[in-house]
Amino acid sequence: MAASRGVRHDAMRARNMAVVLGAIHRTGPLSRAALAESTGLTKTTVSKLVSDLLEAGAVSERGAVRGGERGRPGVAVSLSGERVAALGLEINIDYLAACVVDLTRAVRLRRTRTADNRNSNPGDTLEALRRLADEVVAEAAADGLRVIGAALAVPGLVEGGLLRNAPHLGWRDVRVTGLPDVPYTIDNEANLAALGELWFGSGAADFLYVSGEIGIGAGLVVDGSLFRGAYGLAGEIGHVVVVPDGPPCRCGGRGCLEVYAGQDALLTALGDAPADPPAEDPPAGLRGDVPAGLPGGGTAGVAELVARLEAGDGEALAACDRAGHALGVALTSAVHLLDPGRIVLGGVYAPLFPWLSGPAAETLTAHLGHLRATPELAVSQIGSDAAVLGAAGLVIQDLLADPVTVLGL
Amino acid sequence: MAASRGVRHDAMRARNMAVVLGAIHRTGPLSRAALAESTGLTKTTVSKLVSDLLEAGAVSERGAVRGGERGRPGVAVSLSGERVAALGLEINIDYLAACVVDLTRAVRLRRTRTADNRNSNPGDTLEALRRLADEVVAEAAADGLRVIGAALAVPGLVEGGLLRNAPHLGWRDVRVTGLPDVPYTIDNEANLAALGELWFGSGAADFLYVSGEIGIGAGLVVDGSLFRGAYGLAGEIGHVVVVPDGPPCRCGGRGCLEVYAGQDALLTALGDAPADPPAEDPPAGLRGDVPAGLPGGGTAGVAELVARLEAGDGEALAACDRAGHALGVALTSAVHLLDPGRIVLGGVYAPLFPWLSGPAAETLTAHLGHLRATPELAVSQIGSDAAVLGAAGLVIQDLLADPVTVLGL
DNA sequence: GGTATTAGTCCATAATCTGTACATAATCCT
DNA sequence: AGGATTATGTACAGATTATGGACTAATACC
Repeated sequence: MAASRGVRHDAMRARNMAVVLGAIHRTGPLSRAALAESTGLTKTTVSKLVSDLLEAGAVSERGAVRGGERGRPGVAVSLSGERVAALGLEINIDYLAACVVDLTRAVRLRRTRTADNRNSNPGDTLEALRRLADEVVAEAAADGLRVIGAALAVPGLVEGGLLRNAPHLGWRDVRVTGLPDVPYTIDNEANLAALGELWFGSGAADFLYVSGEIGIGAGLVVDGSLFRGAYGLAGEIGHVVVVPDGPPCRCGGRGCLEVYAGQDALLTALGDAPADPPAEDPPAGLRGDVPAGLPGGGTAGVAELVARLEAGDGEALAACDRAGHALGVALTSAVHLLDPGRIVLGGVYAPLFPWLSGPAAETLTAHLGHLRATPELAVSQIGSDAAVLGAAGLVIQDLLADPVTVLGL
Repeated sequence: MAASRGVRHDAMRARNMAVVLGAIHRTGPLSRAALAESTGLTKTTVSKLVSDLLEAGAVSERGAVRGGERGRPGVAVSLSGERVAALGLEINIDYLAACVVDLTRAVRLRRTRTADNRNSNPGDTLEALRRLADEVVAEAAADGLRVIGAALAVPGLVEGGLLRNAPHLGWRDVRVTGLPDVPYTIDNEANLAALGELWFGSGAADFLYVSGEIGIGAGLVVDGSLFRGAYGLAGEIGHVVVVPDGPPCRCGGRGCLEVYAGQDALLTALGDAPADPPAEDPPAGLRGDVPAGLPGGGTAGVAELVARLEAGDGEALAACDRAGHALGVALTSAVHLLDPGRIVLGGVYAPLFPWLSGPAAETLTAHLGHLRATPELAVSQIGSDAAVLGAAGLVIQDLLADPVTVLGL
C-alpha cells in the first residue's frame, strides 16, 4: 500500500474539476447552474472550472438549453469531441489494429492491418505498429484532434507496464517502446475487451465479459470498473474445471473449459484434425468426442462453422451444444464466485451465440438452482473491435477521472 | 453511480486527517516531523491535525522517540487504545457473540452466549443480543472506553442494512433495531470473517478466506478490501460445481462443493445419519458414498471427528480425503477466476486442516498445471471468532478511513 | 559550556471555495 | 408593448485551510 499523501488546494481543485467534467459526461449537456446544483458547488466555482475546461478543449458551449421554464436560459456545456482524442492500439495473433476515439467516445478512425504475429520478432511487429499509429495520429491531427494518450492491448500477461508473457506471439518480457510521443499504458486484451464492452457496448455497468478465442478469457466489470485480482490474473475462465477427470488440457490440468469450448474444440466439428483420442469416461451431458484438437484455422474456420450451423449440420450443432453445456457449468461456478450482473459473450462466441446460448443458459439455470436468478446471457455488440476500443476508452477514462493531470490544466 | 459531489475545504481537511491517522496506523508511533515527511504535508499542518486527533482521543503522545541522532527528540504520536472502541456482534446458529476492540485493534472484551437460534423469533433473539451488547458496552465504559460504532455479523444475505434471508435462522426481511445507541452496520458473516482474518489473523492483504460451516462460504480480500460482486453475493464457493452430474444439492443444483465438503458431508463419517441414497456414478477420484446428509450436530460433531482422525479411523480419514479433493477442484476454479494471493481455511476447516490441506493442495496443484503457481494454503489463526472480530474491525476501519465524520471532529 | 541539529509552534501569505450582490436574458402578465 | 418575474452567469468580499519562513525548544557532539 503506497503511503497516501496529503492533499493541498490544487488537489481539491483537481477533484472538483473531475466532478464537474464527470457530471457533464454522465448527464449530458448541462448549464452551469445545473452543474452547480448537481455537484453541490456554487455557481461561482463551477463557472471558473468550466472556463478552464473550455480553454483546454474538453468541453464546448452548445447554445441555449431550454426547459420551457421562465427566466434567463442557461448555456449548455457539453463534452467536446473536437479537440482531444485517445489512441487505442492492439497487437493480436493475426492482425494489428489502431483506432482514434474522441472525448465523447465517438470512434473517429479505425484501421486494421492483417499480419501473422505468431512467434514474430517483437521489434519488427512494434515497428509496424508504430507506423500504423503514426498514420492514424496524423489523420486525427488533420481533423484537428490532439491525441493525448494511448493504450495498447496485447494477448498476454502484463505486469508493471511490461509484457511478461504472450504465448501465442511467442514474446516474453518485452518492453514496448517507440510509440507516438504520448503517455501510454499496456494491458491484457481480455481486460480491455471487457472495458470496451462497458464503454462501447450495451451500457451495463456490471457484467462478466467472456471472450472465446484460441483460449477463453473473461473480464469482470463491477460498477464500471475492472476487477483484476491480486496479481492481475483474474478471469481465467478458460481453465475453470468442468469435469475433474476430463481430458488433459494444454495447461497441464484436466477437464478445463477450454478443452470443451475453446475455438479448437469447436472447430473439430469441421472434421479438420481430430488429433487426440476421445475423452475417457465423460459423464452424461458432456458425452461425445472432445479431442484437445488442433486449430481449424483462424476466423475463417469460425465462418465455415457458422455456415454449417446455418445449414443444420449435425456434427456442428452437436459441437456447439457440447460447448454450450460446458460453458454453462463453468459459468455456474463463475456466477457463484464473482456475482456478475449479467454475462456477455464475445469473441468467436458472438457469431455462435444463437447456437451456444441455449444450452449454456439451460445448464446454468439447472445448476444455479434456487439460490439466485440466472443472469442474463447477452451477445457482445462490438465483436472483434472490443479490445482496441477498450484501449482508447481507457485513455478517455483516465482523462475524465483526472482532467487536470491529463490535460495539464 | 451516485453523482459525486464537489469537495470543499472541510473535505480537504478530513482527507488530510485520515492521511495522518492512516500513517500513524500503518507505520506505528511517529513524531510530527516524521508524519510531515511521510505525508508530504508541512509540519504546521500536521501539528494542527494531530492536536485535534489528540483531543478526540484517537491518538496519544507516548514520550520521546529517539533515533540516536542529534537534535531535539520528537514526541511519538501513536494510536490510542484508551478512549474509543468498536463493538462487534454476531448472531449465529448456536450462539450469540459480542466483542469490544479498541483503536489499536486490541481485543478488550469478548463474550459468547450459547443459544439455539434455528428458526428462532427475531424479536427474542435480538432482545438477547441487545442485553449482551449493553453488558459489554457498560464494561467497556468502566474501562474508560467509548463505543463509537457497532457492526453485526449474520449468517445470511444482507442488502441495504436489511437482513433479507437467513435460511438457518429461518429469518426473512428482518430490520435490526434496538441495539445500543451508536451507528451500526450489518453484514454477512463470511464477509466479516474474511475481514477478521485480514485484521486479526496472519496480516496478509490478499487472500481468499474459505469458511467451512453448515454451508461453505468464502470472502475474497484484495489489497486489504473485500470484493463483493455486483449484488454482494460473491464468494459462494459452496455451490461451485465440482462434478457436473454429481448428487443433488439442497440448492437445487448438482455436484456442488457443499455436497462433498460441507459439514454434514464430513460428519456422515461418524455414521450418524446417512440419510440419502448414495450418489449415482461419481467419477474416479470422488468415488464413495456422498449422501447429502443430515446434521451430525454442531461443533461437538467436529470435535468427535477430529478425535477419530487422530485415532486413525479409516472412515473419517476417507471422508476428509474426499472433501479435500473436492475442495481442491473448487479452489482451482476459484483461483483462476478470482486470482487470490493465498488461501486461508477457517471455520470447521481450521481444526480439520491437517487432514484436509494435503489432498486439497494436491488436487489444486494437479489442476492448475503450469499456468500459475499454487497459492499457499494456510489455516485461519482466529478460528470461530473471525466474524465478530471482523465486525468490530470494520468499525475501526471506518474510523481510520474517515476520522472526522466518525469522531465528529 | 558552546554549537550544530532536529522538533514543534507562530505568523504572514497563498489558493480555493462560499455567499451575497448584480448585470443579463428570457418568459409571463396586464 | 412594457413592466414584473425568474433564472443564469459573473464580481467581489469573506472564510477556510494549507504553505513557508522565522522562531523557540531540546538534545548530541565537541
